[in-house]
Amino acid sequence: MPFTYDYPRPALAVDCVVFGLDEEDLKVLLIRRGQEPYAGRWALPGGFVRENESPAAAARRELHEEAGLRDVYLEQLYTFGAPGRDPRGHVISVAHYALVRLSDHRVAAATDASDAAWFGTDDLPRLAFDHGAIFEMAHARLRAKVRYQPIGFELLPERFPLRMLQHLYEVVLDRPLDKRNFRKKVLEMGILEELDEVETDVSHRAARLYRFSKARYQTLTKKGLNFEL
Amino acid sequence: MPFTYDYPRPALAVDCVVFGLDEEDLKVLLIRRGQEPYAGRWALPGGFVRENESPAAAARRELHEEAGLRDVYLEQLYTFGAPGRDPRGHVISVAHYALVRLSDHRVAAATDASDAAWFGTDDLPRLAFDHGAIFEMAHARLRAKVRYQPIGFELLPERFPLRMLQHLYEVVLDRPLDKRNFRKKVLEMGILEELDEVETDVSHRAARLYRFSKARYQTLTKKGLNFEL
DNA sequence: GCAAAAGTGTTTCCCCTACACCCATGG
DNA sequence: CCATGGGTGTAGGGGAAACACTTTTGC
Repeated sequence: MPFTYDYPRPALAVDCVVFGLDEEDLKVLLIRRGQEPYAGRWALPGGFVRENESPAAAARRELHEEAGLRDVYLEQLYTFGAPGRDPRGHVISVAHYALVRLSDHRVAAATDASDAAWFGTDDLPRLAFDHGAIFEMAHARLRAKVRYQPIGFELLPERFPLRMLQHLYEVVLDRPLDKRNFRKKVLEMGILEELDEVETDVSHRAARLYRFSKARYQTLTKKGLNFEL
Repeated sequence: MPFTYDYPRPALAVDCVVFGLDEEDLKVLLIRRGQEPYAGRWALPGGFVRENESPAAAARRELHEEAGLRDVYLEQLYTFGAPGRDPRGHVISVAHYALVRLSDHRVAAATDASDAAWFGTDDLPRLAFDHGAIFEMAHARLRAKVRYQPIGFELLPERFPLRMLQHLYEVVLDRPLDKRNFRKKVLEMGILEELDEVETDVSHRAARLYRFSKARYQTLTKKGLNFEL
């Protein structure tokens, strides 16, 4: 069937806010632009959507091409389409956010090579386009969503001590949490698998390791559990 | 500055899930399609985004053109872009949802004329394209958001009795609420203005009318109130 | 006065909060 | 044996849930 609508149309792009967590704080992946507009300025990874490509597929492709990232947690955030947001013309961007495990070696290696770097979320440079606003919305979304969906685990290594999980929540929510209450709540929820392993290379008592069990989470969700932290 | 990117691009559209509330239940506005594809099938109001037009502006324009609606509460929902969703070619749609006051006369009048109608959310016909999935997401979003943002008032007349507000929440959340607890919670929140008026034309004790005070809500929000019902 | 819905008082119980304490391990 | 963080017990308060009751109005 021929396409009956053939007027001039805005261009379509995707942009990604990629979050990672290290020992200190929450990080975001930025790319330094090589070309105009905004040459030399830091920006979110992204690019144009091809025909017959879904926005999510375009986002994954760009993350792979620009940052060497694969198989990350990816979720659509919001579509930014104000006419003036790109000086080249009307470009509508479907923004996404991604969560990656910074503990994976691949992440560091891939980004060392190209002109990409991780920045603390409290210490971002001025960004190109409206990417500052996109980041703010992604940050707010992460803060909100981490409380009622178990997406935080995407930022942690597969096996982790409870202290690391608490640290994640303290960094993302930006407030201290009571150790006792945090542990009780998380454990009683029943979504963690207690492993027969402990940390290594610590100069004090080693903590037990846990693993997020997606299976248990789904089972409990069907039974009416509502995750909340 | 010339536009450097000139490859074939997907088309961009908007679709709107318009909610209204009457005495019985929650309603959605649908339009019967006149043309192929899906001629004769019910669909969400929507259309293509023009160049130099934001998606929100396109949504408002379409609501005005297709349903005579103006000045409604409108919020972006999600962008649907799977390659196969439109048989004419690759069309990416930025879905929105809108809340209108069905009690306004204008709404009924405008939709009587054209080929549009209100359907109960439990009683929808099969929809064109992927509009069924879009509706489901909008419905879920409304159910979730109404609990932590005061958007429900957009569905009510400006002045309303508390019973009507409770009815709104019961219909949207699809479960009964305790009258005493609901009233206490809402009133203690301090976001309602108590009017010196009561219902008319009822054959029993007339209820006092209230009005949502956006000013009070914003003041209290700054002071740390978190709306929750 | 009776039906129908508006509007109010109060108890119970659970969960969140806060805080203090003991335990295991490396140096 | 001491520093460091892992891991646990519990008292108290605030608010949600449940339920019964009184008040007002039209017919």
